[in-house]
Amino acid sequence: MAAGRRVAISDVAARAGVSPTTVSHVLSGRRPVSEATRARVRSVMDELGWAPNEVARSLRTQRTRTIALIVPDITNPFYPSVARGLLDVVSEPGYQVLIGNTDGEPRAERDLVARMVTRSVDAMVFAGYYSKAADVAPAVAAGIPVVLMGGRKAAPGIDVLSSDDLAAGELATRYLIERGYRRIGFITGPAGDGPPADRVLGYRRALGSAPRGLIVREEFSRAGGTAGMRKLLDLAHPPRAVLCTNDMVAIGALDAVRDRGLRVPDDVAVMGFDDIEAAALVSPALTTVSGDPREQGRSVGRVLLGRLEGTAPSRPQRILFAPSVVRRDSA
Amino acid sequence: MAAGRRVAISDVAARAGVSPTTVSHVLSGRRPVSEATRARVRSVMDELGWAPNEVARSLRTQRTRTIALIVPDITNPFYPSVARGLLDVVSEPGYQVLIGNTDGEPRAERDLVARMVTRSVDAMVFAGYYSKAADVAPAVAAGIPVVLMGGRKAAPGIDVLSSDDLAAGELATRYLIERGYRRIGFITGPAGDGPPADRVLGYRRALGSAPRGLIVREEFSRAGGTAGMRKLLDLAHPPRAVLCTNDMVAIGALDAVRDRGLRVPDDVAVMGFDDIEAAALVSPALTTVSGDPREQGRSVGRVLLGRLEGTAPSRPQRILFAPSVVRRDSA
DNA sequence: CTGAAAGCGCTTACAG
DNA sequence: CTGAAAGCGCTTACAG
Repeated sequence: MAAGRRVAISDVAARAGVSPTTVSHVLSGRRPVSEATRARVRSVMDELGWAPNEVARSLRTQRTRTIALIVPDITNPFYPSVARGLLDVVSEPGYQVLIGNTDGEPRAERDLVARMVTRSVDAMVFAGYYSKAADVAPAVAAGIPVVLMGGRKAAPGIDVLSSDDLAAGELATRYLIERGYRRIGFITGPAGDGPPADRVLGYRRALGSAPRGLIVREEFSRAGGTAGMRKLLDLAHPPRAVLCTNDMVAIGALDAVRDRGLRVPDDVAVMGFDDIEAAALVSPALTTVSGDPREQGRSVGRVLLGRLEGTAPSRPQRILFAPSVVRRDSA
Repeated sequence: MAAGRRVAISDVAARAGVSPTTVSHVLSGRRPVSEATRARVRSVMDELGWAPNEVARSLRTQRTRTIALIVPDITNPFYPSVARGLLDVVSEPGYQVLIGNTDGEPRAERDLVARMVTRSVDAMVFAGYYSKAADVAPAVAAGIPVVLMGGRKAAPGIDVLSSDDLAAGELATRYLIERGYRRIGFITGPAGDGPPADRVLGYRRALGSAPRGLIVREEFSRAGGTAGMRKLLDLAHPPRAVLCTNDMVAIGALDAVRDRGLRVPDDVAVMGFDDIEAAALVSPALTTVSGDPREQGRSVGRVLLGRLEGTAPSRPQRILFAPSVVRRDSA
C-alpha cells in the first residue's frame, strides 16, 4: 500500500533546486524568500504532495501541539462535552487532543500521566472525581502546564477549574424560594465531601436556618432517588419541593411521586443538578442546574493556551464555574 | 518550571558507564546484556527517572503508536461508547487515541484526515453519518490502515464496520410479531438512504406484505415522533404497535400517546432503535434495539490491531454488527 | 556481550 | 536572499 518512502523536505528541496532550509522558510515565512523561489517551491510542494512530518518537527522544536485529556469515564456525558469545548478552542491554533480513560483507578491514572509525559504532550487536563495535585506531579515536574478539573485547590504549576457546587446548591434553593416554596427537602448521597456536600452546603446557606429532618441520604442512583422521595413523602409535613443531588437521583424521585399517584410539580416540585441529556426527555421534563460542561471545556482550553503562549508566568489560578438554572417543567 | 534539559538516554549511558546502545537494549530486551550491566543501567534509569522520549522513538521507528478517531460529534453518546471500546482493546498494547471532531463538515473532515496523516498516526478510524472511501483517501495513500464506521462498502485499504440496520429492522418487527402484534406502524424520517431506510427495509421484509399506510415520514426528532404518532393514532384502524426510527423519535411518540390519554404498551406498544441513555429513564422505559457501540469500538480495535501486526495482508473486510433487543416496558 | 555510527525529517543558529 | 551543518533523542544494522 505504502508506495515506498515518504516524501521528505529534502525531496522537495532537490526538485526545486534549493536547500531544505529554504523550503522550510517558505513554509514558515520566518525569513524572506524571493518571489520566484517561493513560487517554485510551492509548486513542487503541491506536485509532490508534501507536508512536513509532524513527528520530526516535534523532535526538533520540542513541541508536539498535543494536549492530553485524561478523564475517569469518557462515557459519562459530562466529559465528551468538556472534550468538545476543549476542541472548540484548541483546534484552531493547531492542537490535537489525546484522550485517556482511567475508570478512576489510581493505577491507570498514574500510568496515563506517565505515558503522556513520555509523549511530550504540551499540556494536560486531568479530570477526576477527586483530583489531587499529586496525581499529576510527574507532568508538573516535566514542566508541562496542567489544569485539574474537579479539584479543590490550585498548586504551583497547576490551575484548577471546577464547578461551583456551593453556588449551585444556593442557586437552586433560591430559585425554589422565589417560586414560593418554604419547606424544601434535599435528597443527597452518603456522607462525604466533594460536590454533593457542597451542594447541600449551598442549600443550607440559602435557607438560613438548618432545615429539620428534610435532608435524606441515599445511594447516588435512580433507586436512591426513589427511596429518598418516599421517605420525604411519608413525613408528617412533607416538603412541597425537593432538590436532588443529581439528575439521575431526581429521575428516581419522579418515579416515586408517580407511584404515589401524585403530580409534579403540583404536589411536589422536583429539581436536579447537572442537566444530563435525559433531563429534558423525562416527563415532566426536569428543571435542573447546569454547570455547562462545554463552556468549562472552552475555559480550560483558554487557560491552557494562555500557559502555552507563556503570556506572563502568572500564579496558579482557581476558577469556579457559575451554575445556571435550566428551567423546565418539574419545578 | 522545567528544570533545564530533559534527561536523555545518553545521560543514563554516561552515568552507567555504557553506550546508549546498551541502555536501549536493556530496555527492549532485544539482545543479551550481562546481568551486572543490566542491573546497573536499571538502577541509573530509576535514579534519573528516565523514560524514553516517545517522539524520538517515533521518528526513528516510524511508528507513533497512535490511532486517530475521527467522529462527527463526540457529544453524540454513540461515539464516546465507541471510543471506550476502542480504548479497551488498544490501550493494553500501548496505543493512544487522538480524537477529532468534524461536525460532519466536509472541510473539517478533510482537514483532520490530512493533519492526522501529517502526524503519522499508525491507524485511523473514521466515522461519519455517510462515510465514503474518498473521505479517507489521503490516509490510505499514505499506507495507513483505516476503518470506516457507518460506511457502505469496503475498498482497497479500507475495512468497513457498520451496524446491521436491515437486521435491526427485521429483528424489532419480529419481536413485535412474536408478542402477537399484527398491525405494526413505522415512524421514519424523510425519504433517503442510510440506516433509517435499511431499518424500514428490514421491517417490510419481516412483515412479508407491504403494510398499507402504516409508514409515516416525519423529522428525525422528538417533535417528529409526536407528529407521526398522532397521524397513526388518527387512522381508522390505528396500529397496535409502532416502531420508531430512533429513540428520540420514540420518546416523542410516547409524548403523543400520553397526550391522548392512552397507555403504553396497553393501548399501543412503542419501540425505538439505538438505546440512548434516556431510553431507560423515560417512563415507561423504552424497549429498543441496540447495536452495542462499545462492542463496535472493541471490534474496530481488533481489526486495526490485526492490520497493524500485519498478520496476513487480507482483503478488505466488511463487518456488520448484529443488533439485539433491549427489552423494557414500552413493548 | 558491547560500542560507534548512521539516520529518521525536520528547524534554526551561523555564515555569507 | 540563501545554504551547510548541527542537533532534537532515539534504534538498529554493522562490526568486533
